[in-house]
Amino acid sequence: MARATVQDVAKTAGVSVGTVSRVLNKSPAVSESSKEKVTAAIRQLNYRPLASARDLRRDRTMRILALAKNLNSPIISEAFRGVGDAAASSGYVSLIAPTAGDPEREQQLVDMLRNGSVDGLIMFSPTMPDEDVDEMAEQLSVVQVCEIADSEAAFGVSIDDRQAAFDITTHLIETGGRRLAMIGNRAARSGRLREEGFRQAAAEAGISPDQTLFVEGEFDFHTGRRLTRKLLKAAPLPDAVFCGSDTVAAGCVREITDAGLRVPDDIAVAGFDDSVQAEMCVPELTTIRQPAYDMGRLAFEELLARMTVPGVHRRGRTFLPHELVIRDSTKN
Amino acid sequence: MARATVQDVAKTAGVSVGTVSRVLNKSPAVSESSKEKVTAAIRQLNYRPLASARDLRRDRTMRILALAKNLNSPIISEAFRGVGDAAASSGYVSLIAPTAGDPEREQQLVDMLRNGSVDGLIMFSPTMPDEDVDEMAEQLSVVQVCEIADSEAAFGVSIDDRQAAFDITTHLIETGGRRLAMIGNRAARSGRLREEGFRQAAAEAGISPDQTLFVEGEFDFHTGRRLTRKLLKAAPLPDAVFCGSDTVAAGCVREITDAGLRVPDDIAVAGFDDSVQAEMCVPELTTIRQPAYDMGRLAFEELLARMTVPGVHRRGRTFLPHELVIRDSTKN
DNA sequence: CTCCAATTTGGAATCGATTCCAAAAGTAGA
DNA sequence: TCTACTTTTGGAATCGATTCCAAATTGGAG
Repeated sequence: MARATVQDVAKTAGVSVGTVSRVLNKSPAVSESSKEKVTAAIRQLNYRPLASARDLRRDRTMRILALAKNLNSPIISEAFRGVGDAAASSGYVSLIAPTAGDPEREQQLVDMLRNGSVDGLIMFSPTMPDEDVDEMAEQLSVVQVCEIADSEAAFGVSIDDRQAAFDITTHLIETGGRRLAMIGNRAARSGRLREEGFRQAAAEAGISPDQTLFVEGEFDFHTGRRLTRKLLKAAPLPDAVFCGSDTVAAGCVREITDAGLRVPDDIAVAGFDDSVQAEMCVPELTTIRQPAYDMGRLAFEELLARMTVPGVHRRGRTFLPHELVIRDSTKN
Repeated sequence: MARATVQDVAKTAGVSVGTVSRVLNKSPAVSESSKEKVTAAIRQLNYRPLASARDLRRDRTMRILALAKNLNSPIISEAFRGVGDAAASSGYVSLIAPTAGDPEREQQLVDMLRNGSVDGLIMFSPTMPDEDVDEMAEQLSVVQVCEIADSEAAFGVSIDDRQAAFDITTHLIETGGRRLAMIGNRAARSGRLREEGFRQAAAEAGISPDQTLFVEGEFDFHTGRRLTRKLLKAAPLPDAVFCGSDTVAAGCVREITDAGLRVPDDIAVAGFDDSVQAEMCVPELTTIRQPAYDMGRLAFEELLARMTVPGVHRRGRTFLPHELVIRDSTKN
């Protein structure tokens, strides 16, 4: 038994395909009796309108796609929850796919927007160069969240990474930090901004960080440990470390503790993101909280405008407020 | 400038739509000169075949969808990586969407399979009742991973949760555990199996666990802490706790430590999943490693068979081997 | 140069749902 | 009962890519 079509439903219900379609789309111009007959036939045949046929005719899919490097970042999954809720309340289905930082896979997924498989795209961590993002944003419905490419045409929602890094570094200094270290990630756009904020805070306090106390790599636990081992070879030791993510900070704390030093007494540590790992860590991490859910919601709202309202749209970045969360990994 | 179609390309290249389509689909029956003209026209017009039109005609989308309760489980994101790699090498695009355990949202996403938005479905944690999964598997391309509904028609890949729980509980007993406690989750199918394994291991060792030493709830850090506080009110205290996930185990260890007790000397703790949290914990967690990546790959292979080979398919569950990883949270 | 086979091409039919237009049916007022 | 509406309906045209069939072209062999 092949799939039922509108034709089949029409025949079974004894009406025309037009009427069936009108029932499906809740057009008011259908008599009560026809509606009942059609509804019965639909149930009897277990009919579902074929998405591709409908999408072709309507020229839209009511689906959006989000792209992220990987899925298990708590910030991304929380932001995507915001996207999903906002999308659902506008009748859109939201899907997500990981790119693994692979430009080829990213391209393949971006093609889903180009070929009309989805109506809009949300990019969490573009791998492509800034110019490509810019060009895409010029003609297609794209919005960025968290990691944002420098682009004229594009729109992005994030916190002010530079300011947040500035704030938390300033906190480290105010609580006695002098030999400032940072574990960063220059490969990420937000990582570069956080480094800027770190340096700026140091500069304003009249501190010029020792070059050997800046190390960088991927933001995972083991990298955090490895890079901290590097920092612990410095002499004199750093007395405060700003880590670009909580996961890295957890690794940092662990390595310091294993070396027989105390956090924060000997070395203070700060994280970033306020993920659950900030609370799992001992001592719990001072960190920056991002309003990820709201960032997601806002991103979808803007995407919706781009998908439905023709013409020029909002450009540039919008910053949502972050929050410095002080816990036990820094002094007070 | 509206979107270009095959017609436009054909006109620009001075050939027929048939020829354009043949070039697009790499049919060998095209002369070199036509191919060049068409390729040039495609580039000039920046043409992309419209997905919905192609899908309609071909009656398939080359897309699959995975559903999970939430995305930030390390097991799920690792398994989905396996799905994605296997899918990519067969020319499929794989997407994922969180259901948040909401039956309505799950239904909406499952409808994407029913209405042909995707060719196949991978379910990580079905919210719907077992019968519904069964009925779906009977007629549609569906495969389950990790959390597996009890169903005749469906196929699922997972570890043997009961055996794994049996193994790790046995380890707890062999290292001196007598007052056995468990933090479980009866809401999850795998949670129920793990409980069975736990009880079976206890029974075989001649231990009948104190009923007050079984507590259950969601598998997150704070729940882990809360439930452990409950356990610590028991008298006498448990001397070994089997936790249904590493995250919960991390919360458990934390609460025990905060209470001034030592892990594993006073109370041994075991986790499940071997996620990164098992290593972040102090002491590091004894746990069960799941071959999540391979589970994902295998799931896709089976899904591919269902999508492409007509007829009856493999049924029931396939178990992949798990591994007991012994670390410092249990004695030795 | 002719004939037959192989290669290449054009174009119509097709996939299934939607929508527009014209026609039919229904309703009300006179 | 007839007219002037409004409501409801049927059915053809449409969306854009693919594919099949028949026609046209090419290439060799004789």
